[in-house]
Amino acid sequence: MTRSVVSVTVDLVLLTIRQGALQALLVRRGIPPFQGRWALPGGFVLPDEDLAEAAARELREETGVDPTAGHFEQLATYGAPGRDPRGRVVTVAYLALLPDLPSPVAGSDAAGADWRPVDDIEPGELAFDHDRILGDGIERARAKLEYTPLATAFCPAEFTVADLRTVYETVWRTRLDPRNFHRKVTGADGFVEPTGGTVIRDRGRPAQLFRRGPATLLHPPLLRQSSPPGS
Amino acid sequence: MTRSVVSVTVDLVLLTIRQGALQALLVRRGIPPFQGRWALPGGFVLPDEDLAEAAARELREETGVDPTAGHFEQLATYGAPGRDPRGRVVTVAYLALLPDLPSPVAGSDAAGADWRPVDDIEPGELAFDHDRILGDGIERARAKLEYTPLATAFCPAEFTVADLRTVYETVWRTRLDPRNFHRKVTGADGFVEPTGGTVIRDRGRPAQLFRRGPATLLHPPLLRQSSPPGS
DNA sequence: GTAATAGTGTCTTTCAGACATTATGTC
DNA sequence: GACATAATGTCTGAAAGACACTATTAC
Repeated sequence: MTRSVVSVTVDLVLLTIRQGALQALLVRRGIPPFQGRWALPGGFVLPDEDLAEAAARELREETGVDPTAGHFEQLATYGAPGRDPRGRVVTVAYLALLPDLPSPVAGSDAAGADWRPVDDIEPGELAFDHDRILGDGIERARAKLEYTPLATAFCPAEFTVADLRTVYETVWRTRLDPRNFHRKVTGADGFVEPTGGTVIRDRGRPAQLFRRGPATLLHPPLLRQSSPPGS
Repeated sequence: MTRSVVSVTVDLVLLTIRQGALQALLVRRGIPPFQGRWALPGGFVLPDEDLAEAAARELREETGVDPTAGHFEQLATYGAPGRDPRGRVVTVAYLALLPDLPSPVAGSDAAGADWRPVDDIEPGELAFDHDRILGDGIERARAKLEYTPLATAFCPAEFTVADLRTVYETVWRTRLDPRNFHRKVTGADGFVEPTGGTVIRDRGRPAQLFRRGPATLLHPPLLRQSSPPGS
């Protein structure tokens, strides 16, 4: 039996919502190959490290953030023979959905790191096959908002219904009816729980604050392609 | 930077419906480690092979079946440091949903290979962490039947609505109302297309034959946990 | 007061689930 | 004829989308 000896890396698709846009964390590569190009953060898996451990370590190194702050899951694995000029490198990609962090990009060991709106990332701009990995991560996130309560991972510990609606509208690039959205979110079992507090964002009536509920699946789901209001 | 040099394998969760039960293909290991134990089919990725290619090759070797016959997708990757006593082995698992094959388990290079009802596989019976991989594959299959038309992957090229219903009932371990199921399946856009032919299974009115439609997502989805009748 | 946002209630349509009824075959 | 399965139709209740209306703040 012919064994193939390869290197294994983890790459991170880190998504957050900043300034009203879905953004991904990219790093500028300090060393060849693809030196100077933007890429997903990531690195080699250490000899005695589990894959998720390696991804969590990279997340801490790149953002200074605890992986438990948002949501974290394995995305997919990419191992085409020619994807890395250094040789056979198989990468296990992880997807994280994070709240807008107070101190992002701290302690990064890359030449530069920045949040970039995903719509501004040009096709072919990223190193390796990171274009495709990022695209797969975005699509996974979009799909998961429909039937899981993961939109709350983009929010801080306490948030309003309007905050949560903004998450959906930003990720899906749609408008949702605020009144029907409120009814669905507060009606779905275990989606959100009131904290009792309220907050005033700009003008208007104070909004109730909520925290994440215990549900892991949404019943019924919030569907993406429902007819948008006014169209 | 410390690189970890590891071996990479692919493992296959092959699911089909035989004799009214959801079954998985297992092989009996002919060599250590875990010699004589049941395991998922799989093997090492060749030096110039993409991951999906390696999985498709193993599928052909183990079952003699073309991967295009059913459905084929990457499942997940498992790389805990101690999962293989031979050293660091990361495995990329693939999931295939296959119709009941006329010549299963042909050309297998394992000591033995057999379809086994998934409910008869004891916890801890399988080698490595294949218990968990199989469980993840089954759960993925169950979930995907809800919002994709992949149940047709378990059927031959032409099938009846009752055949398709049996797939759902077997995978989900439920009963579905034949009349409502018929209405939903024939009403969902692109799920199935009539071939014009009919067939008589046992007694009763001849059933129309259908083939798979072009849809890749089901709108609306067929939900598993819908309120059970009379409760 | 006006403007703005939060939240509730109501109406209509659509669709899921329950189940009667008809259609077409074997025996 | 009886019996079995396939397919269609009808009824009811739940939920989605549209949108009127009330509540509570800033100005």
